[in-house]
Amino acid sequence: MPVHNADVASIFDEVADLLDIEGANRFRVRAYRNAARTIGQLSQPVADLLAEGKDLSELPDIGDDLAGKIEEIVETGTLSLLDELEQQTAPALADLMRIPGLGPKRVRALHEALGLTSAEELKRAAEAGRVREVEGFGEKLEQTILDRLEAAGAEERRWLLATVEPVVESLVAHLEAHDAVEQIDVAGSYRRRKETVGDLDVLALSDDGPAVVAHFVEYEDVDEVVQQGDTRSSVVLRSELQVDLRVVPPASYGAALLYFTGSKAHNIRLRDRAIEDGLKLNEYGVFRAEDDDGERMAGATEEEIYDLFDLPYIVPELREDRGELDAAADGTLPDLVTRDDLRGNLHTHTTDSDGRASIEAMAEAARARGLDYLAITDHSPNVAVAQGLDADGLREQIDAIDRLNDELDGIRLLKSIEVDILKDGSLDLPDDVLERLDLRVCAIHSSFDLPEDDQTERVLRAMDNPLFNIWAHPTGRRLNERPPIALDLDRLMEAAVERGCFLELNAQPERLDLSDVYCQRAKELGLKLALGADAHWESGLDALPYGIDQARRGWLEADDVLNTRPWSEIAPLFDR
DNA sequence: GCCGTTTTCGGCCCGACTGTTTTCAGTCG
Repeated sequence: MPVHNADVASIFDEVADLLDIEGANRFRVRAYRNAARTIGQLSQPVADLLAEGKDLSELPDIGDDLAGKIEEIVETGTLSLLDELEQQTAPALADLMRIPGLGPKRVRALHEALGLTSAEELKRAAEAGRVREVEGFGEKLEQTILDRLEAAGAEERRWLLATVEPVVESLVAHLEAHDAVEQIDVAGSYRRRKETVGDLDVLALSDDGPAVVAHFVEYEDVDEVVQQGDTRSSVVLRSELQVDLRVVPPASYGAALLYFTGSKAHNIRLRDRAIEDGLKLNEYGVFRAEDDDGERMAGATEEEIYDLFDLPYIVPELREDRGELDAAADGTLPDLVTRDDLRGNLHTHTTDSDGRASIEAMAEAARARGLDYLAITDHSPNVAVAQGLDADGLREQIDAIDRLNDELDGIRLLKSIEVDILKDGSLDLPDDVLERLDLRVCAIHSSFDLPEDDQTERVLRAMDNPLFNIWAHPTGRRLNERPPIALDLDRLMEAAVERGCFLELNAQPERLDLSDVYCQRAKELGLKLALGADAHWESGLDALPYGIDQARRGWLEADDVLNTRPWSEIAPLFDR
């Protein structure tokens, strides 16, 4: 039973929760949370690191003690400390902390006063009016808890970046219409271009906080005003998306933008740096640590704050505490890929399978978007719902593309296919027709639930075929809908490098497959990625910027993405 | 429990808002 990084992270998180409720030293609690985060976003499996004899205490936030605990988890699948904690404290109490408004102190108070151990019991107690009797609680808090318990049924929701884009557009327009507003920025994970966002963090540049807040809560789409102060407010829109607003004056706008863009981990590292220099960084600026009302040393822009710490500007996409501050200090920040670097698209469907536009229409759409080449990659027969092309159908399409290339100006069509990797690792079309193509994109669309070892073997066998070029949407995940399939992705990425294969970064907003962390891992391994729009109609090509966002979050430079190069340069790479 | 140009102890990010309280604790981001 392989132990994944997520398993280790989840055990540490639960330890942190239970220690927190027990009232343990809060820095000890934080140590477990930090460790969970470090392990959770590590690109390489911690089990592999151990197998290679690496010293885990060299990882950030991991010391000798936690290194030993990780080893215990990898070897046994469990942690004895967690078992002990679960015997001392009801494990379900950790779940109660997920309810907004309830932290460790209140959960513990409820447990001690009323003997509660579950959300269900809490609901009954609140309905019976017993929660208000507990010291530190009152009627309002009791009602809030009931409301939140109600809402918790809908569980925490994360929104696709592409879903919130139109919301952002109209909300920003509403806010900018107010005279007191000089500038609006949407910060948070939206600005970091994370694949999903939990809420929107909006920053308004203005000297009149109350007026802007009042204007904000009047936005027509607001369903509920959660809080409203002089400089801050939170609302829930009718779509259930929460929006937090902060109003900030010019002198501290950059500090606030930095602060509310996050990530939290990046900010904490930056504050640590400030403390080392005898300074204090908060959302108002950088100050000398010793004087409380001292002069602001920086704060109007993000640039001047980084500059004060002798750092170059760090773009929001990199602010995840995955080494960007060290890279900035060393002058080794990546020169990130941009949309303008893209020369072609390597994943396109047409009406020949499940696309909604003809080859000609897709070619025109690609040319209109500044691309020089476009790989036509319709499905193979195994994807029956898509009416995939069989060998004869593909031969016809090959001939049609040859004819079109003679006619078309300013765009080159590439003969390709999105061929299925069948359950036994073979490809879904005969070699003699696949050989006639410029390149082959291979993907899994069936048997998602194989055990990890079998699934890994399946892809390895497919890669052994020299006609295998690009592995499309490798994990098959669909955000909010379908989890990634069980795979040893690390091993498969190494295998791809050895065999001269490539992986796709699928740009569809609900896929974004590979994840940012695996993009970064690919770069470390020297594995080049193909950015694919997976377009099924003309505007499907507009998914490319989301793929670029993800690539940038994965530290990729233009050289790391195959289709930033002209076709003549990459064509030989597909001839293994 | 981690960490170190303040290195083996004594620190550990910080301010706004809410609800409960008469001056603050808890939670959140």
